[in-house]
Amino acid sequence: MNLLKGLEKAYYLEAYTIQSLFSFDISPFIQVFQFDKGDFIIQEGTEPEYLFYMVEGKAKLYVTHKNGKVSLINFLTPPIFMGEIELLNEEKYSKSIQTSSKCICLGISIEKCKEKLLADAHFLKYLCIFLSNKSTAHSTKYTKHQAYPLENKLAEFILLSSHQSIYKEKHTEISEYFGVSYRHLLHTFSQLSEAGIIEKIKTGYKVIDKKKLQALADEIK
Amino acid sequence: MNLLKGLEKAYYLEAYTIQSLFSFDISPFIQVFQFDKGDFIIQEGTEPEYLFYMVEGKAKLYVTHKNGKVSLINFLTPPIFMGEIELLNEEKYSKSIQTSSKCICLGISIEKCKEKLLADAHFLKYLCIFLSNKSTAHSTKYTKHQAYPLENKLAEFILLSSHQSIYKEKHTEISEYFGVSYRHLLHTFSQLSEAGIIEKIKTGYKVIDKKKLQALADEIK
DNA sequence: ATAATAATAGGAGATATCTCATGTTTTTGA
DNA sequence: TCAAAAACATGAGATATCTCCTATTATTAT
Repeated sequence: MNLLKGLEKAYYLEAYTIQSLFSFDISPFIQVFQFDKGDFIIQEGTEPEYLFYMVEGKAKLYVTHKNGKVSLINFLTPPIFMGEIELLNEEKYSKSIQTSSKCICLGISIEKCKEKLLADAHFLKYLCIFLSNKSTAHSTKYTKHQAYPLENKLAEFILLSSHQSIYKEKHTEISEYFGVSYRHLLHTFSQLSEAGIIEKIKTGYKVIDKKKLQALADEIK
Repeated sequence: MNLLKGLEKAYYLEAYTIQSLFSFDISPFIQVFQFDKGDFIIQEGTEPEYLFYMVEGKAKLYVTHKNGKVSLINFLTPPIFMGEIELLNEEKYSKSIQTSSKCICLGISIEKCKEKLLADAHFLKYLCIFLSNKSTAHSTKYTKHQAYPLENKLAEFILLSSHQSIYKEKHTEISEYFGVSYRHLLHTFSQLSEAGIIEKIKTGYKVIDKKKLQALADEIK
């Protein structure tokens, strides 16, 4: 992790200005962080220091269970707040965020800024909308995931995440995302292959029968 | 559903004043609703008219899937906002809320009040905290539910919901809450019985071996 | 370039959970 | 109070998913 200064800092502050989210001058309170691939932006159990706003990169929100299982709760892509829960409630971080590529984050010092933020209607309104969208997305995901077998959810996911009919996500990540074992994910992929819906290629899978895939996805509400 | 007037209305407004959540006079915008057991406070697909704040009763938040499955997302108990997501985003209701006993709700007219609410830092701060707690609770529930078998989750739930070692929830509801079949819930109850941890009685179950039950619950993060 | 690490792949058997079917008991509404 | 509806109970067989194991590629770091 690097704290950017000088020209680099200025560049990102200008390219991704977030002043419009606040009704007071936020610039004195912002740092620009650069996280390398694999770095932790936030670690479970540590004390929050910054409210982060990711402007570039891609990260993963994780939680680790007692039994050693890891749940990938979500993929995080800009623009997104991170650590806003801990800004609102005096709590340690309960989840981890790890980058999956280089990430640029604006960090607003909680210590210096908390009171101002919690009194700023403009920011609070934005945050409320952000939180409510997050909540909706989350509850949609999980109620779906509870009500349908992996085959349907995977069909939906392949359609969403493939480009030009090519799917190339990492099995290890996706199995954690769906909360199923690696083995079972593989098994479901080969089912789809055997049904002639997708086809294994060097770099991943190719969608052969989009209609059937869509039909599987459409079984989900 | 009844709109209360006169003395009844005055009684609830006084008993459960929510003026402290707002920095403007909210009283002109509040109605008092009484819902009977089984009534829908909110129905999927309908247009939001009120931001509700439940002060008495108990209700259930549901979603219905294409495949006919129903997920009981949560039990709602006072004090709680309902319909706040739809206040923030211009959307129809995406879930249903049905009472499981008589409920008293304060209803704030969205049409008359939306602008004032979304500019009130005091209210927005409260709402942010509410939403963030909801989000945390939700994500905790679902990551747990994905990572542990019913036996553990049920053990935790029995401990939480039993009084004086007596558990008496409805199987039909609880199976929907956990997103498992009725059959499987029953099966898990009899496992716990066979292990001598609980015992079936007329009105429900009695906790026999609290330590073992706690141990099962403790396997969960 | 090479060793270490992470990701892919698939077999085999166990277990958690589901669906369907059927009967009994309790609760509820007219 | 009686019939209908909801809730409880349980068997049997199917299926979704898991764990453990063992190889074979890719990637990454020194």
